[in-house]
Amino acid sequence: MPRPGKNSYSDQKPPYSYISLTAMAIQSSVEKMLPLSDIYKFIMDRFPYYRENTQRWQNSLRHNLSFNDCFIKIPRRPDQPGKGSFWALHPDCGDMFENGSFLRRRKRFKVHRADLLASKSPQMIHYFHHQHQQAKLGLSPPEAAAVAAGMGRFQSYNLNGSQSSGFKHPFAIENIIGRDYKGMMAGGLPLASVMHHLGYPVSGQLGNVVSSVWPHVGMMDSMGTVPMSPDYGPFGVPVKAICHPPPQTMPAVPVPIKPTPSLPPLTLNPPQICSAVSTSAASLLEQNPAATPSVVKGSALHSVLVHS
DNA sequence: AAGTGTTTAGACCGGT
DNA sequence: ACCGGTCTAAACACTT
Repeated sequence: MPRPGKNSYSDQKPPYSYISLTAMAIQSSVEKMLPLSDIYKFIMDRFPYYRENTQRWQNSLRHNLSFNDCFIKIPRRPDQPGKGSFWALHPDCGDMFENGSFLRRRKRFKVHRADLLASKSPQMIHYFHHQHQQAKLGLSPPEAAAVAAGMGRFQSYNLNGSQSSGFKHPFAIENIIGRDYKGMMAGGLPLASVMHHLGYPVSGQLGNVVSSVWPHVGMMDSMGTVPMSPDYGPFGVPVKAICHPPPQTMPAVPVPIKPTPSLPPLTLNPPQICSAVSTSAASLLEQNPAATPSVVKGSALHSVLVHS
């Protein structure tokens, strides 16, 4: 509850859910993924309300990360020691909020297994082979979806090289192998972002890549910062009322993860990557039955990209 | 030990 | 009343 008269108006509780706050934090980052500690930092930087009672709201936030399908966990690279994983938004939750406003969720984001079966494209065949195995391995729908998200995204990958309408699907061949990599996904993330995370050199267009996929991201500029209108912030409410600008010495965006230049360029095409991720997840589980599905999910993607 | 991640449970609120 | 979404608390396991 707001505390009238206490300090400034900006000390009031922001009208955002934890899901919204977390989504803001993640989307404000260059990599579109953040470790938990940076999500905390983002929220506390911007919303003074959350500088108190940290234990309470941080517990809630962690609960939301685990509970909601719209958040997916990305394991750290071995050369990036630290606690916890990176958290990202599921690519399909871009329209989760009404009119791009974080004030109101359009609907609860839920990954449907049926969505994974929607395609009969050749690229999905491999996935079909492994789907029952993933189920057997205990992958929940969101987890299996995250592993296979790239595969699902390639449903419209056009092997014939033609598309009747003028619409260029983000995953049309032109966009996948074309000059701007728009919309390319892997393991539930923009592939460019994942590649960058895993240390592959990614062109300077990376900052703009995801904008075409996640509408809200379009509100960010290429530096991952948020353009402010005089009256309303990017999240649909007056900025002045509830939001403190981030300290100038402390940029809102986390320090970008440095690419590892020694890694070779990718040799797999997108369907191969997705297929390999699925295969890798299964074999990882065989080797380590105790591994949690979310760990397997991220590790599979990691190993595929690193070893391709 | 502290931080992180997962899960369960209960309460509250708004919409239908 | 029921349901879905959200918030809070708590317990537990795991990792660094």
